[in-house]
Amino acid sequence: MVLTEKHKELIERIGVFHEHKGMQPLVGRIIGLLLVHDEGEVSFDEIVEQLGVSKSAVSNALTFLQAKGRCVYSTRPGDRKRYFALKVSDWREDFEKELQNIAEIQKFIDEVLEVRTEKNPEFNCRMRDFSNFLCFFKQEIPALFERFKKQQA
Amino acid sequence: MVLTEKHKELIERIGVFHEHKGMQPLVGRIIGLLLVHDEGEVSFDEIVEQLGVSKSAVSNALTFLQAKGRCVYSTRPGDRKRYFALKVSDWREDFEKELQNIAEIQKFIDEVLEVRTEKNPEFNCRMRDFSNFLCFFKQEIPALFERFKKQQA
DNA sequence: TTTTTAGTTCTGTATTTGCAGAACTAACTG
DNA sequence: CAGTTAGTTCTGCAAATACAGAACTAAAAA
Repeated sequence: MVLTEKHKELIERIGVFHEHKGMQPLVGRIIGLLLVHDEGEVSFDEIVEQLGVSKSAVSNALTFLQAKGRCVYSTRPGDRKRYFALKVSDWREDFEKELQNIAEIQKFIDEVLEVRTEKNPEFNCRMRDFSNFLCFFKQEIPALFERFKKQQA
Repeated sequence: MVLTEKHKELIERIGVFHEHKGMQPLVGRIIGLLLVHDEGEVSFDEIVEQLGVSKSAVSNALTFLQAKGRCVYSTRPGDRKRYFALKVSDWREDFEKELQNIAEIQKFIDEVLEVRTEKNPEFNCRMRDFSNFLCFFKQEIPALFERFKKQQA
């Protein structure tokens, strides 16, 4: 597949978006490439060529993506190459994980509330509010997906 | 205020939690200190002493936190020191921003769908599903806060 | 068996990060 | 005014990051 300037520019922007989420630059750009690529499946070699980086860098980045469960490869009969693809099918689980992750802060809030004295009751009160909200939020997540399903039908 | 081992250990864990979110180490630990500190307000000097870091590092970290709107300082009559505190009052807005931020990926998904051909219809279909969900999700956020408010009353 | 292919692992390095320390600024104090 | 206080900005460096290139491995092909 030949990438246009528009493709390349979009890949770069998707790359920096993921960099801001803490991933290393190449990992983000590989996600971009796998998203934009027509076939959805891209060989190791093509990743190296399209992004103009070394094999070692691609190898490490793909190992990382597979470890994170964001990427898989398949093979084809009579072809030794690996074709890498994003696990787009898992977007529900992935998104749910992200939501659970931002709610992780609740654990810390609760620990903080345990060690705090009553010197600043207003502060403590707001923290308790926040903790209660996070608890409520976590409970609401499954219902959110349910409502989406209904709305789709 | 004297910090116990438990306080210090909690501050460190809150620190690494924020590091994983992309912040620099000291910024995370300052958030930890401001959370566990009894008064809620901590002077510049005390931050330097409690965390055992340089004034310059603290200055830069606090400038960052203030720019991000996560921290403010107040002053006291006849006292030139600045007392720094987290904006705990803003937790609703902050949390909403975080939710909007993870939904940001929708923009990219939509741009991706525009440049993709129909070579892999299943991939495109799943991406459209995800985009629709993200759209639905964004709409649901205000209602989420509303339901929490009602449930509280 | 030797050679090729496909990818991994190791080694080195340019760049970036995160902070320390010193110099500096601005405002207050004596 | 000179000296002190509170914090900022500048300079430099040690450590971590992100990658290139080369050496290596394992399996298939010739």
